[in-house]
Amino acid sequence: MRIGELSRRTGVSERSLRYYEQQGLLGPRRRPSGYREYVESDLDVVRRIRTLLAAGLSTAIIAEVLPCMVDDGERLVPACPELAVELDRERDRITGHIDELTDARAMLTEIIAATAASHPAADDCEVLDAAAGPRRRQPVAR
DNA sequence: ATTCTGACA
DNA sequence: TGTCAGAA
Repeated sequence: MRIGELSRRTGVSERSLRYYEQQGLLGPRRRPSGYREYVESDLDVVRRIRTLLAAGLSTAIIAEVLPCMVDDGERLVPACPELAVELDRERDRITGHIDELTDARAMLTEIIAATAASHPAADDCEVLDAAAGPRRRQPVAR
């Protein structure tokens, strides 16, 4: 199948599909026309990629881990032993990231408190409004 | 009609 | 990641 069909069947944009290939996550063969030719099994590969991406793994890590993962239809199951340590390391990396963000938030909270203290009537402060920005919250990619 | 690559008011 | 251009 060509990229258009894979895109429709997986719900993943053609743009992302080409990007995954650049990252070494997919290796479709080419038709003489230069068009990418995917196989049925690529459908599962793409699903695995999406799952791993949603788990917060980088494409580099996914490239290493992908061939060691098999989809039993419901969940991803590790097929290699060294995979466990690799994933555990990623988990710690993500935990570290969370800690950094938690610290950053705490510092901002203090600064905001100090600002409010010195500016009792700042409810019409354009700078603060801009800083607050459009508080939008996006759902986790799936 | 589809896909490809490269680039970004 | 979207999206548009210019070519095949």
